Amino acid sequence: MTTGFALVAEDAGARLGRIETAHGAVETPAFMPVGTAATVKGMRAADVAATGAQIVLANTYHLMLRPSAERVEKLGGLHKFMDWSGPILTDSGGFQVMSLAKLRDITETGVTFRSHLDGAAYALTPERSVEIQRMLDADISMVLDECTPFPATEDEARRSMELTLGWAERSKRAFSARAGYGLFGIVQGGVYPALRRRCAEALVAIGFDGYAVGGLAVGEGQAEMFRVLDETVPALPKDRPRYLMGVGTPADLLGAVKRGIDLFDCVLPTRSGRTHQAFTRGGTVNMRNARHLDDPRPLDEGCGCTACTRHSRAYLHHLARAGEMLGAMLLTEHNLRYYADLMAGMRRAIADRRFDAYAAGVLEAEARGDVPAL
RNA sequence: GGAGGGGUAGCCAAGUGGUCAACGGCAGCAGACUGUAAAUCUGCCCUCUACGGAGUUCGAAGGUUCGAAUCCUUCCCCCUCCA
Repeated sequence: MTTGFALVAEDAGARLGRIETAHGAVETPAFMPVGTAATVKGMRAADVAATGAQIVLANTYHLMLRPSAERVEKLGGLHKFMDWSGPILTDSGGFQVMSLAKLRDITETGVTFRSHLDGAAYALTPERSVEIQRMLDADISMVLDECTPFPATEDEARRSMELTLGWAERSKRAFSARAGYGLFGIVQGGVYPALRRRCAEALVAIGFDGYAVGGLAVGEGQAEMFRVLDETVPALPKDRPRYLMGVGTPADLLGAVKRGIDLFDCVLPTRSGRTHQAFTRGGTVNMRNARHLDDPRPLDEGCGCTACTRHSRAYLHHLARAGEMLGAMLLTEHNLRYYADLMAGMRRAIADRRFDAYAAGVLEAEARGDVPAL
């Protein structure tokens, strides 16, 4: 029943684990590419898998509007629809409660959105969100929450957290347990330790298949985010996966894994790829910059992606400059490959009990910079 | 040779007496991007700048005016039509 989780090893706070789902296993720590609208933008599903990604994220709100959960269900579910045979986690629409604040109204019952596509009104309740995620056939569903904006006063964060907590309880009641399918709760509470702990404890009392930490990387800064994790993670059960939502940069991932996080998602590698920022072993590189004009070297010597094995920086720069879609595609693939390699490196390091050294090495290489003179 | 139209910043292009260092767009130079309303957004983009400003510009040279990219004169160049 539900999704399984096995904790395989621990090192310096970091955890090596394995999540079992109806559509296969996920070795953790893992990064989930974001495929909001049933596509990781610019990538064919098979190519996403080839980067090393084990699981992707899709979005309740966006798929509810288009093409609709009912239609996806009728067509055989999201896996078949988007040709992704591995596990899928769906976000509940909670992030859109924040990001589309101008287009929605929150009540105790749920959220009413005015579609950003055509203005039509849609109601999203905790029950409806769970139902949609079931119709999509998500392996891991998320409870509907309110992603608390930053900054928020302690009172605002408390109100927001209590709302999320009430919704979590209703989501849990609405969720029907099936083998290989799980429901994760989401810890809110802003940057306030007491709220975070109270939220975590209350969620654990309800009982979920995994626990997410939400409402971070929304402007508070990395130091503050790590501090919140230090306060929150100890309140979560060790025998369940922990998911830090919407995070982050390579340094964020290293720091969060050290603090006991197992699962991540973030639009950064895909969005940055489309806007021509590459993540490399030598730090971030803006491929639009004129300095790449005549550079015959690969983007990242150590990378096995198509961009790095078959093309020069000069070519990638040219594609970026020309606005060619291939440029965005190649850099998206590269970034996902980099993220997957980074997570695989962390998993090996934990298994070998050298996580701290591995993390330090990655950060040092990044700090050394990537632009040797031509 | 005759008649008409036109020359504005790297390119295209507004502006036709002051609110013009001169709208826009493109190109260029950077920056941002963290559960995707994002193949997007922001800044700079004549020169110098201690960013408060200062100095030179609108084919060229004169002139009118308190004041000119805008009006007048001459010249140079481009385009169209007629011969």
